[in-house]
Amino acid sequence: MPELPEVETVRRGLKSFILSQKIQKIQVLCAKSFIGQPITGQIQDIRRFGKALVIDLDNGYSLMIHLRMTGQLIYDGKERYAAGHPSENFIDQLPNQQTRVIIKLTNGTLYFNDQRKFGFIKIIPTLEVKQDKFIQKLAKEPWQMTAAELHAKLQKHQKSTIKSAILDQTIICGLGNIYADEALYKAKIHPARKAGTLSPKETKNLLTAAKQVMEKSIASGGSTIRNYVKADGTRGNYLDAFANVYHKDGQACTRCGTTIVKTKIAGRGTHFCPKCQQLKEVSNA
DNA sequence: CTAGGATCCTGTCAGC
DNA sequence: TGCTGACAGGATCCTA
Repeated sequence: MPELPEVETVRRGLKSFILSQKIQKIQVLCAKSFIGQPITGQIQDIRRFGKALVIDLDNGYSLMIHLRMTGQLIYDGKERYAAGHPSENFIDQLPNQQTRVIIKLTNGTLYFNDQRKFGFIKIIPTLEVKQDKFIQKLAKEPWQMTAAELHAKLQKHQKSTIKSAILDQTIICGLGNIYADEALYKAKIHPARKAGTLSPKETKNLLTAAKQVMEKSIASGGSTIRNYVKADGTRGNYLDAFANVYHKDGQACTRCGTTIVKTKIAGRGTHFCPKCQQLKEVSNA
């Protein structure tokens, strides 16, 4: 579920609550959700690599966390901070049916919830974080990448759709299903276009759009389908307020009024405006 | 090498 | 109501 903006929101929030606290005990409720041996140690830093979080301890080890589709991290201390998969009912009571790992800290408790068990926490030596198989393969994030670089990469994917290409974290890092649809809409590119057919200008527009939609989301605390409670009690509402196509099928395009449609591309639900995002070049000079 | 589909797992919702 | 299939904000593995 969480894409780059949500994971960044989790990182910033957690950092403000748990930095320099000590992990006193890790309780694993679901073996599949935890790789390695539970450890203790003081939290030195919280970093993000694409959609993965890394919590560094003072003993040379780190916790690598990937929330995948339905993971949540909830800190319960003097205040409660919850971010990740947006399902309020999961965080009313802690622990609950979806709680997979419980991390006891000096001044509170960190819960790792994950309905579908796709996510995980993995213990690895801090020095080996960058050699991790997943992290090592990640492409640059949109802010570090030039349009020329992206264009060159897309040339290698002549048969793949652009939607599929930008979901590939080894091509460009950070986009997920929501921001892929939103970025393509903003750049006026049909999701089924072949990745290798984008012009340099279209590629540049897409890269800019990707940065913009994610920046906007980070600024508002990450998106949510329903809502979730943040540290200060406010609720994330990115989708309601800012999404133009995601989960907007049947509604009017805010640019042209055409009805937004939903199809399946790259095995994923895909939303777009059939008028703003045409498959063929518009042939009116 | 790329590309598409199945797969991991649990829960929810639309449609019979 | 009760069942059934489709689907879900991700990534990997398997196959061609």
